[in-house]
Amino acid sequence: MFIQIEPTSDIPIYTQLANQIIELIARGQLKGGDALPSVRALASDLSVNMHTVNKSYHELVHKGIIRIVPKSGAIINPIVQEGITNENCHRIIEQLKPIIAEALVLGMSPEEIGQHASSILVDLKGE
Amino acid sequence: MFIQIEPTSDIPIYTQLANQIIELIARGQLKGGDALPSVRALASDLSVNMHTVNKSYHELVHKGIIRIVPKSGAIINPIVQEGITNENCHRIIEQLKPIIAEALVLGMSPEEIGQHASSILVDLKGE
DNA sequence: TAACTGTTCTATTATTAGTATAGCAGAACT
DNA sequence: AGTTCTGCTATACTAATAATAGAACAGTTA
Repeated sequence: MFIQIEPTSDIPIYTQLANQIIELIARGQLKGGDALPSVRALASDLSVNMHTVNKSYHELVHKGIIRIVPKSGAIINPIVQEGITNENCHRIIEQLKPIIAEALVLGMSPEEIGQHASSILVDLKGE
Repeated sequence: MFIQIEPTSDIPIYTQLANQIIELIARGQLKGGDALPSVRALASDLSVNMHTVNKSYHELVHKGIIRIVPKSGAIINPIVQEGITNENCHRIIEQLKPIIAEALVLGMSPEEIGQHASSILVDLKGE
């Protein structure tokens, strides 16, 4: 688990953690069916409170990325082959829109935006 | 100023406001050199506190999108032709990465991601 | 049985979000 | 000149969130 938390960041710790777990899954370094470390183990590993890790896990549950089996552990859901839910798709677009608008206003061209998005995809999936 | 605030949203009001102003600029409905309404006028218009609007404006200043002339008003900076700053570019990418990773994990294909990004660009710029 | 698991409860501290009121000094307009 | 409007500042308050902390419960697993 190659996770690094920056306590001084303006991004909450539980968000940093959730994002990095999502990245690891996108990269294929964590796969569907894999178990995440226990909240206590990961909290100790990251020198962070148990409740903070717990909050990250539940955010991932809320996004539909993992499932938690009480008294047992957290398990990564397989990446759905049926494609993305309409609801999730809409949520992604709503998150994307303000960032793209900001990029345009700051002088980034549409071509550059597409190019950077591709770079990120290559970085994550190797495509 | 076609701005609509949802007080019950989990997104802070000052963020909603800043994002919508950015969108208006990206759409060309607000142009460089245009003056934004005074903090009091907009606050009254939106039934929101003056300080909340003030915070939005200062966030836009921090992003380099508007400039505030004390005792006078807030003016939109012209969209820079020289292209985006390296610093701003890096910030945009860091915001983009976790969203794209989440989209992948939720089953959105790279092609779909590019397609949706294009749709947003068309919606904003008409390209 | 014993260690480990997620869950729940209570509590505290610090920060942020939002509202509210008031006053200041410069700019703009009449 | 004087009034109004402007952004700015200061203070105060409520509510919510972020993060930590310790403890206990009950089911799982070795």
